[in-house]
Amino acid sequence: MAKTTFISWNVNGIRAVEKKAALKWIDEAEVDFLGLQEIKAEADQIPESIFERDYKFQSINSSSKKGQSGVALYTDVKGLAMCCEHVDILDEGRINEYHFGDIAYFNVYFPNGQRNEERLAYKLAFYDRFLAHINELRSQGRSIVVCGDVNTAHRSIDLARPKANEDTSGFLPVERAWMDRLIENGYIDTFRHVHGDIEERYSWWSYRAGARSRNVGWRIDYFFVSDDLKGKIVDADILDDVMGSDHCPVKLVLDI
Amino acid sequence: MAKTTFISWNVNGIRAVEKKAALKWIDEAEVDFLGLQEIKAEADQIPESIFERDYKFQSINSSSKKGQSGVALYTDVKGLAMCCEHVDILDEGRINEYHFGDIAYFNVYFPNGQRNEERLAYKLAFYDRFLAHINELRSQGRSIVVCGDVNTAHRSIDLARPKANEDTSGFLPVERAWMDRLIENGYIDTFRHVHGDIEERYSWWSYRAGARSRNVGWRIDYFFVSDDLKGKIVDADILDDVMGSDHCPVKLVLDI
DNA sequence: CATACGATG
DNA sequence: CATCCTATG
Repeated sequence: MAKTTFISWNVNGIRAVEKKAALKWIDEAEVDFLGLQEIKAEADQIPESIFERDYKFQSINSSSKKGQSGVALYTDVKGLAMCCEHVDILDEGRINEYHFGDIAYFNVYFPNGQRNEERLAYKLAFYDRFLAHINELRSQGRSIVVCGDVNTAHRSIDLARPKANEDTSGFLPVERAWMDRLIENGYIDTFRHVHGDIEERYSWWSYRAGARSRNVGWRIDYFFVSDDLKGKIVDADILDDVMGSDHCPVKLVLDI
Repeated sequence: MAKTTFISWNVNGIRAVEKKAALKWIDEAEVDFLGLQEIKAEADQIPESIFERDYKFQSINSSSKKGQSGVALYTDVKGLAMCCEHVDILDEGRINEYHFGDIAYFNVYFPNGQRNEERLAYKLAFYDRFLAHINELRSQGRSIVVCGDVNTAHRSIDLARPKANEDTSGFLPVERAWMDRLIENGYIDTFRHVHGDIEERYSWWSYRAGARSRNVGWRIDYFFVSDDLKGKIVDADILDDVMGSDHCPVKLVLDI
């Protein structure tokens, strides 16, 4: 396959993005794997041709709660779409798991923990279940690619206002500790791998108070790969010129 | 006072209408009494200056249910705003009652009966209570002016599709019978008084299927006056060129 | 079809 | 601030 391009984007409503014609750039981007989060729609609510091109395979995982979360995976690479119910135990439409070749590819919308303590606990338990799951697959010899909205900024350089958000879910020590653990378990934050400690690169901005124009943002959208894929990382980037959502897309190119 | 202009308009959300700048025409229209229905807002949710001019007196009656119904009255004529709780017993923000001179003026958003049988029964009971109330005032020697969204087309010429709507609340025999009774009780449908049996003049069109552009509408917004005011009717009209709501305004000019 | 709400982020 | 929900019309 050689160079393989992955895109991950939290669209905050696929129908809204479609109306804004904000998906057009994907048609020209030569994307091999497209993972969308927060589609906020059932499969039959997604407009017919949101893309000019037709992807041969698609996997839509909608939430049991209408109009909330939901993820969608589009690709031309034949593979096996798995359900991942033992991680997404509330059936909130948070995971596409797709196996192709030796790779298990995950498109994930991790829970937001800001609503209350219960949701924070759910997020942390989800984190744990997810890590156990990919570790299990890895122990079986699979390589892992994970993209999505992790809903946590890892380090101080991953958000514009670290001090002000030390008590905010999304930058809590306990959440950041899980990301440390993810990395200790052998998963690479591909953006940091390529760009080192570059600052002021974010993937989400609040709609409020013109945060995006002032670049008061957070880097909460990631591509992680298992370290056996380290030598295959060609590029990783944040596409912060793409508008249409409160998140921008992130990108990974692997030579596989 | 001489010529006195009354305007009645179901705005279907005063904030939406304000955003569309669809209230500007009122500033130039020299309106003495303005009655709005379905404002769908609390008093403090109504933008500061929806009109260029300031009315000296205003009376806002919002529903106990947020974002539903609600009526507003604007005038420079000093009078007495009454609450009319014994008619609007569910506190749905349906009536402005305003006494000035010998006149009791009512701005009313009559209930819609389409939701279910219970609401239809409520509408009919509201009709009865309202008629009893104005009859009582009349027996005390007051003249009556009633404007608003009656939510019923009186006769076949008052809607584009009478046959198709014989079983639809808004044109049911029992609803039409109440309007007959209103007239028998000595209240004049001022539009008919001025224009006779003119056809295809409506004040409401469904938003669906381009009904307004095809003039598939209903005349459900009225000005009634007690027959002692008959000789004072100067004009009555339907302002169907005013856009901004699914209803258009209706107008009455009295020489009082 | 359109305007409100409330939940969620 | 924005997207989606449901209720209401």
